[in-house]
Amino acid sequence: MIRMTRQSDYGIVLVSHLAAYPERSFGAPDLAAQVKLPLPIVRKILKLLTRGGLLTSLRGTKGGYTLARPPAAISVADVVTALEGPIALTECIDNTPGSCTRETICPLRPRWQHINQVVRQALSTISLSELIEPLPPGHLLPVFEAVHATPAAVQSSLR
Amino acid sequence: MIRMTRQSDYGIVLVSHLAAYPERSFGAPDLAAQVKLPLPIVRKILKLLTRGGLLTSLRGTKGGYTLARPPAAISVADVVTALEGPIALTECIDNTPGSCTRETICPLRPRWQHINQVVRQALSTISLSELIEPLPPGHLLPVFEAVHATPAAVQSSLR
DNA sequence: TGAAAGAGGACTAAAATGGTTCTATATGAA
DNA sequence: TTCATATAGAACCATTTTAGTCCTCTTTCA
Repeated sequence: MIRMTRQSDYGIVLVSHLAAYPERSFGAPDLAAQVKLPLPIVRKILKLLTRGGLLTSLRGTKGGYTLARPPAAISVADVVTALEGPIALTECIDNTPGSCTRETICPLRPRWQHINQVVRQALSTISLSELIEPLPPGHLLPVFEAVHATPAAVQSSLR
Repeated sequence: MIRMTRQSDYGIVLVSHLAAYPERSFGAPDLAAQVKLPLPIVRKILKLLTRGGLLTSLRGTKGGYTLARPPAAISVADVVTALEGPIALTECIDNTPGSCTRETICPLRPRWQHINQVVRQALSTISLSELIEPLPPGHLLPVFEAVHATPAAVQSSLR
């Protein structure tokens, strides 16, 4: 399946929670309790997000994590990238020679780059602030409404 | 990682090859040889694609596979869906109760639907005919050029 | 009627993921 | 200054998923 890992899933949940109270600091135990996820995993994910530059951490008693940037400046793509590395649907993206045995003959190789680009673009469209803002009537996000209301327009803009 | 399986990867390679000669029929052994992929896997994938309605098959000697629809009417999303089921980045998409233990409390649940929708939309934008047409100068697909040349426009159209 | 091709499904080995645990380091407070 | 608590980092194992193989059955044409 085209699935993001549970780590990313949890990561987005965590970061969204932080985004709801920007500037404020949360300890891993607090966060785990509030989001109702197992502490060890929450710890692991917070560390990764910090390493990725999305969170700022403070050690020691009274330590904790804070968003490194305002919610509007963090996208779903950022979170996923921090937790899983570059977003790529296929292996033949990272230009590491040898990662694909067919690289010399594969006529589709250049195309994959674009497919990945499209997905990456789609995910970087969605910011944290978008994720936490109250649901508009009908439970539809703006981005969703656009995609559904004017598929032709979207498609043509993507072509 | 957000990765599609190798099956989808191979599947797209195979279907692209078929798209290059629509109407024509190919046997699994031929295809495997031409695309330089192991026969058993090619067989498996072709079966799945047939079951998914993307290919038409003919049994017996002189049997083989043909595209069920013109290349322009088949998208990358179609292929992936045929091989891996519905495109969903997270589990909480299929409304199967119990698939997510947090479903009753998760405030992000409705949002995920939209994230998935965006990705699905992105992949259904790309048709087989787009994949096989000769590369435009600069090795950039139209869709790619749009995303890069006018990111603001694309973004606003998605908002 | 036999050879060749697809349909279908069971099965195995390898890799990725999820999750845990342990040690080291930093910080604030008694 | 020392203790309790928090993050940093890395090793580690069990489970699941994926990749790939193999076998049997049915269909079709020569």
